[in-house]
Amino acid sequence: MTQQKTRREQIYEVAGTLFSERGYHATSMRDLASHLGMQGGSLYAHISGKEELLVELVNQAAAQFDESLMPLREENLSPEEKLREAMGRHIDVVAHNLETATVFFHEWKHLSPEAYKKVTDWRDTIDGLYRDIVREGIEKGVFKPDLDVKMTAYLVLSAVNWTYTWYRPGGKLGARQIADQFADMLMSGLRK
Amino acid sequence: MTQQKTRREQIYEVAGTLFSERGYHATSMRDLASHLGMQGGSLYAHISGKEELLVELVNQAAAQFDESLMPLREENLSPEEKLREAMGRHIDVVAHNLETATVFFHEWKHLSPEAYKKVTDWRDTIDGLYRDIVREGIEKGVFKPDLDVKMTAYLVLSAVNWTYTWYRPGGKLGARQIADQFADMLMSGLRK
DNA sequence: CCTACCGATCGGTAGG
DNA sequence: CCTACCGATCGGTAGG
Repeated sequence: MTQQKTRREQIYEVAGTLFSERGYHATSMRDLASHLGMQGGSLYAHISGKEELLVELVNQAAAQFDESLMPLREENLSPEEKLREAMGRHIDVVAHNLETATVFFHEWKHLSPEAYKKVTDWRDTIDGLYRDIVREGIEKGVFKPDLDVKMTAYLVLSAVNWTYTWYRPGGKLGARQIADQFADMLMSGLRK
Repeated sequence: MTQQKTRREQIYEVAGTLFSERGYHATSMRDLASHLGMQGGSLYAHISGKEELLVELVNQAAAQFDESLMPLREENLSPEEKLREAMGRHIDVVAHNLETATVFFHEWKHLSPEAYKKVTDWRDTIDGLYRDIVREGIEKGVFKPDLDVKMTAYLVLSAVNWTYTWYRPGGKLGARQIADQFADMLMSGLRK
């Protein structure tokens, strides 16, 4: 019962690989086609153009983050548990979608204005999610009262986002373990 | 006594702006030339080719980091002070060289193999610097004994490197203040 | 999905 | 530093 991939999906997949390795502009449609065993012009029987590929990959990544993180807003967890869980899911999405995540973080500047705006809006939403968790933690007295909400959210986001630059599958630690270690250090600090 | 900039330096400067905004491959030599008020072919009277620009910008950024961070190894500071100081200098370099730092973090994959290797070696050196500080802190009993040195260094590096994505000059906080806030949170944790 | 082709643009050079 | 040009390659299309 192996899922049958449409040719279109195969194209997206190879585009994800190449765009993440070389970047969007350094990948030609002929490169892409040859990796799929076809001629450059044949791609256009399946897709409308190069930008469609970038838009699709970026949307795929954003959708993975959204599906994983957004439901957290409604869940009944303590702020500390919620922050830990958000970090776990966030790194999990990066780890299991390394190529699209890399394209997402690296190539979104090359999108057309409309798609570009969607990404900046999305980023604001994720910022908001983390800031809300921090704010709630302060209000409930579990986080330090003098934390700067924005800076705290940046610190957490740095940790989870930067993983795409160094995480490689097959390492000793899985995504959740990395997130737990980061969360432990962030919660209680490095100092003895 | 305003420093007189050579034409060559002006070219690097504009290349830094354009490469950081649009990316290396999305910037044409004619784009670059027109921003300098000259014709595309005229650039080659001053530089040898497009890649030289990328190599130079990446080297400039690496040199700034090195000059600022490397002397720290010899300084007689407690591990905590040393970590805080490293973060301060690191973010300071990013903040005062935003364009070259962005090119450095974003475009180094497009370097030729030799220049590429220099960057990965450099990155290992910086990793080593932060890991040594963490290790020293554990050995001297000022950091928690059960810290994972590698993960701890990744966490710190995430915070200082990721700044290039969100820091913009003119904000309320200067580089040192950002670093201090990050260091405070990392040292003593978010939990009350 | 291929062949053959389009106009545009690329990095770079020659000669002045 | 400009004019004029080079071969190569780009994204994309027509017709089959």
